[in-house]
Amino acid sequence: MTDSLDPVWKALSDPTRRAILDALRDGPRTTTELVELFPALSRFAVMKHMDVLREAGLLRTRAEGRKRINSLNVVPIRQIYEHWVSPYADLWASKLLRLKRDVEGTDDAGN
Amino acid sequence: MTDSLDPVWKALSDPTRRAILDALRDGPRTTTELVELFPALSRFAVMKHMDVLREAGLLRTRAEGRKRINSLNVVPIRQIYEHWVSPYADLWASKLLRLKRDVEGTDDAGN
DNA sequence: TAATTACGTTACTATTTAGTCACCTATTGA
DNA sequence: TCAATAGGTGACTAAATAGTAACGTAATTA
Repeated sequence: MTDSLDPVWKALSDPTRRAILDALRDGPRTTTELVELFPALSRFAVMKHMDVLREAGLLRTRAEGRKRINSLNVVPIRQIYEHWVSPYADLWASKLLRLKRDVEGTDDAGN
Repeated sequence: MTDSLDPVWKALSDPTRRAILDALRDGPRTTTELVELFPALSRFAVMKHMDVLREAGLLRTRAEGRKRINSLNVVPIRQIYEHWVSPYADLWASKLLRLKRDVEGTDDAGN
């Protein structure tokens, strides 16, 4: 089990960082725009969160003069899906199937 | 954006806990069996991780005499998928579509 | 040109988390 | 019955993390 996704998992574990990513779903934003989404936090705190996202590969930042335009990179989330959610979703589906069988009493001998 | 999934995200942020869940994909295991998967950790450390998973709803434990049988609950993972991965996967698909358009120069005026 | 705006970095603090230890209860098997 | 087994909890420590403050650079605007 490869764990190069660990930084992604860690990045997604924080609600502020998830909110940042959610905001970026609608399109790129400047750093200031993201900072303003969290009036309860200082800009340094928000930027620190952005650093974590950037290091996890979830955020891309390009300079436009003195502005920084930040955009979402969905590839790591796709990887999370492929390596984690999809196998478990399969399990969920097969669990459902087994539950259906149990209810209907089709597979009573094997259990 | 509901964030009752925060404990789930936090639980999944740790590689040991992900490994525990991965082990449980093959079927329920006793606490000792899970502890033995991590010889570098004490049993208290492993059990503490299991506590986090249990509180996040990812792990179910039932008593069987002095044994504890632990099994995986895939529902929170399904919820992660529904609330987080699926919307982003949609975005990923539409990003691909837009990229394809850009490459083929079909939508040059709108950009 | 100088002031304002946009953002970066380092050092520090407080809180949270991961891990260990000491002590314990409950169940099973000899 | 008693020893061994299976597991639990609270207290403690060290490391990681979330947040703030101080100081700074670079670009834009008046």
